[in-house]
Amino acid sequence: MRRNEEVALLLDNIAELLMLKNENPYRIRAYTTAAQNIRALDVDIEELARQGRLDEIPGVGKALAAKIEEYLQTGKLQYYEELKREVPIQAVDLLEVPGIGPARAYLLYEKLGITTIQELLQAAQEHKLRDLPGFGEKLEERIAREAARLMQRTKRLLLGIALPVAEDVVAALRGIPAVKAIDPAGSLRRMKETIGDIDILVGTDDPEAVVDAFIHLPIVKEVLAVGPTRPSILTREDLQVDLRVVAPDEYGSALLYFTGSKEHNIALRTYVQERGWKLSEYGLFDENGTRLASRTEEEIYRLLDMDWIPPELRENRGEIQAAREHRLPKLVEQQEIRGDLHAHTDWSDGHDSLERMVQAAIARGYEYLVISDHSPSLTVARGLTVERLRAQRELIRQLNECVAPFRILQGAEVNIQSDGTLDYPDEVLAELDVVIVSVHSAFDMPIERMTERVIRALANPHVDILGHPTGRLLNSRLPYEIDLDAVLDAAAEYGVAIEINGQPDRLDLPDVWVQRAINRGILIACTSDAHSTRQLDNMRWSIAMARRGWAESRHVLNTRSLPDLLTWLSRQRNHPRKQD
DNA sequence: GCCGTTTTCGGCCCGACTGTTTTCAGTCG
Repeated sequence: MRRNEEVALLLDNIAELLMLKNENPYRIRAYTTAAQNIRALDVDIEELARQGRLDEIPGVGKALAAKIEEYLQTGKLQYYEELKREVPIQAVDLLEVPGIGPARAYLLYEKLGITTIQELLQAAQEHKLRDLPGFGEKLEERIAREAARLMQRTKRLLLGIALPVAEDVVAALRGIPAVKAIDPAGSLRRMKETIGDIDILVGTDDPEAVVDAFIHLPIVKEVLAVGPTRPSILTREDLQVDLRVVAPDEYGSALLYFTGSKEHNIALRTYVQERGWKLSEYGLFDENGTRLASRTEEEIYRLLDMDWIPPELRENRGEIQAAREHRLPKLVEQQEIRGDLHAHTDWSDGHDSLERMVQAAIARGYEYLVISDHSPSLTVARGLTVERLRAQRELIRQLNECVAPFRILQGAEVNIQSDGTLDYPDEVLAELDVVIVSVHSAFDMPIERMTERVIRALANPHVDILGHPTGRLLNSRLPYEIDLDAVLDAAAEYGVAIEINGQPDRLDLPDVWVQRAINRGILIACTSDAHSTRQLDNMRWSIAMARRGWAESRHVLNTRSLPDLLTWLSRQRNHPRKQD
């Protein structure tokens, strides 16, 4: 399965180059939809190619099948190489500038040879743009402004940062009588790991009152726009929040539209169109233009004979088909979580004492908490020596007598050394209730070695959970090179659970891989990786990723009661796995 | 470039806004 993503990326790159060539937009879409469908594929594309079944992939016809086959066999695609010679690939950056789409990017490259945002800014400042056909003074000014802003690019907002801000705004406005309905929209409502803009939708008959309240909220540092339908503010933390104001009887169709994703909307509208109907942000209309529904999302989906689709699934990864066939997953919910499987204390690099972490877990209604401090080789985190680990075990034993029926389990987040061995000897691992293993060093390794390293660690019979499997840090560190498909195969074989780490800048395992993991029968461990009592609330982000990965309660290890969890943990020990 | 019980050709999501335009192309969400 390793090459599925590679092929999808190739098709996406071709689509971008075609955009720059100002190609037929439908031809371009053919490439992007094919790429998307390949990403959603649950089978190995090389296997399909071998069986001559590539054209069974939705959106892949004769032409694309031939191209994919050529690429898989030779590692190259002649057509792509030629395209790259015609259009410099870095010019796709121009498409990021608001106000510049395919046509203008193409024109800029053709007429002025511009391929970078730097060059674009310079040309705009030298007033070279205003004389191009279709350009003018105002557009030139806007491009200069946007290009300058992009040069000092702000990173994408983390879900864990953006959503609390949006929820503050929603809570503040919900108290206003004129507000009939209000929700975060866009990627925020879909709980994507990172967010572009904070968009909030309001249904009201009195836009002026809502806008007035909005721009006078205490969090407002600056008012950017005051229009009646789309006011916009900057918060004290310098986050932009846009409000979308619509009439209450159009709220459902507007919410559906503003929630997206774009791909979901397109697919949904295509399906609506096949029925001879029409769907827009103003409602669902029949062939005569009569409005059939618009007040709520539920009635719109219902009239289409579909189940209501949770926003986390609206990515056009098969959810429309599933909703039509009434086989959407019943997504896992926060209330179903019985305990946290990964938390640190001040014994290693946590901020709070073990006692306080336990109290905080109890306060959250949990039945159990796994204390999983670091192992010795992670010296920066004051990893526990075997002696300190045993001392901690004794403390946990004593505490357990006071907090019963709540249960503290002793775990450890054990480093996977660069050769795949673990940072405690087996007899020490055997004393622990839960063993999480993760990579914290030697990230820069060839993919084959990294893959072997992690798989070797999973083969250890004491291992229960693989922690943050890709090692990525959003906005700062790329995932390490690893064949995750092979790792998941090993996890499935050895019966190891996979973590979704809820730290807002990790969210690791990523959503698409969650789906692949559960399809292999692997259990998911939703964890907070808390380093303080407050961070136990990171559980929410972990669950969000699980939901985006189509996970139900039965797929998540810590929806199990304490006895069931203990059973699972002991069954692990009683079934020795093969050792290498 | 894909796709098909309205089609193997002629479609391909929808509506609004902006700025450049005498009727619309390009972009955006």
